[in-house]
Amino acid sequence: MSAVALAQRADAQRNRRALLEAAVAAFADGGIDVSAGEIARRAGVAKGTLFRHFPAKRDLLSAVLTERMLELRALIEKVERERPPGLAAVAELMSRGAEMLAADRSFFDAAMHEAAGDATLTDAKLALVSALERLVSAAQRSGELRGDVTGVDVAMLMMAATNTCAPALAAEPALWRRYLALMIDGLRPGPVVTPLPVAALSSARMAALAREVR
Amino acid sequence: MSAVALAQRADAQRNRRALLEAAVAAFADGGIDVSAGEIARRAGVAKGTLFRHFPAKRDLLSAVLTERMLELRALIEKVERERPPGLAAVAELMSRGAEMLAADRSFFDAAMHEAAGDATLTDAKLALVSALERLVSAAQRSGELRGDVTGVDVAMLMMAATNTCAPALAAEPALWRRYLALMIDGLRPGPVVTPLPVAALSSARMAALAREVR
DNA sequence: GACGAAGATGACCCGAGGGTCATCTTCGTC
DNA sequence: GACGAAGATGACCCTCGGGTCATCTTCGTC
Repeated sequence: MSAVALAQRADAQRNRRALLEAAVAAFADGGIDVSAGEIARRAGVAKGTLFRHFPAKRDLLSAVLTERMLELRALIEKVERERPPGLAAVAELMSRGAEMLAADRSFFDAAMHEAAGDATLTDAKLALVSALERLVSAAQRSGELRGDVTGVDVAMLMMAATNTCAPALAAEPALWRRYLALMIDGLRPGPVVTPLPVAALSSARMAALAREVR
Repeated sequence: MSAVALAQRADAQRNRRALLEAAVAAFADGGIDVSAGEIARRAGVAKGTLFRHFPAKRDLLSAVLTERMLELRALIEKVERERPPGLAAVAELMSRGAEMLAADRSFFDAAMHEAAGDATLTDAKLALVSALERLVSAAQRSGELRGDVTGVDVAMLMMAATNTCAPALAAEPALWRRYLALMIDGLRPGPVVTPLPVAALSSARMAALAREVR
């Protein structure tokens, strides 16, 4: 490799990959608050190496979260292809998506994570929400889903079910399924108790939602 | 005051009250993570004084949270007295309760807060849930509330709505109302999309749910 | 195989936050 | 008003976690 100057040395590539893998596992286990030292330890490198590859901890987090967003988006598209549009398709997506959220303690934080300056993550979020929006619209045209909900709503409900149950995860790992089922029943069309007050967040607002990362 | 030895000096009583008031405000604004120094500063006393009155930060938190639990319980009982049993009563309770949760960033953490060793807080939680359970049963007997939900479920849904919207609180302070309305619609009786999987937490399990406090 | 540059290392810095304690202050009493 | 005890104070300790950097190691090349 001589032309254009080689991009990265072999050991650097190896370490970068190890760091990303370790970060995926560490964030899944410990949420957004795992220490940089812990991630480096898991990857088998020194802390300085971590900060050489990712100038700040949140850069590493963004990289991991972007992966997850793409994964979830792929899931939506799979459901779109394999299921006829309708409430069942939305319910399946919610169930599978919530499963991903429950399996990764940092994933909930993803939606709220500081995205300013990280265009890749924001783009991944927007693409995800727009895929969701398609799924939701199709279900609404089928008449099986109430007309006043949006894709952002569906995302919020998935997060609501898993996050609220997070403290009980150890004791009752599948508890979120109970609340997700309850919420899905709220999505049926028909007479409602009260019309929805307050508009849903736009996808752009949703993507811009920020949360402090230490 | 001579008999039985006086309980506390006047200045100590004053400081204790100031600390509790400051803690209420600080926890409401900043959630469970406000520093002990910040609370002391707000109360106009030194850090050492705080730790004289409350050996650890979580003791102060427990004291504040116990207050809040009693407040919410009083609210339930008020609704029970003033409204006929039914879905509307449950919905009103949920709305007013969620309002309390949204106004106090530490309140959500309350349900999850380490209660081991703090019998007062646990008792307050249990009393609250049992009042909720009564309200729910009455609504179910009226036929307006699906039969497979419990008081703990209602509490979880209030938390789900407010907590998930917490990151958007600044931008859209009433967003939780949208999701609460959606969830309340899930409580209507009638054909469900899927029967509820997984049993609800018992009130004892709920009361025992723990969360690390630094 | 020797050289230079890219990369790795870990001791170190810094700030934050919970908690402690020797010392000083204030309250209540006689 | 003086005395003792309860209380207040804030400097201090310790740990933890993000981030830095001088120094050493390894890779790729000629």
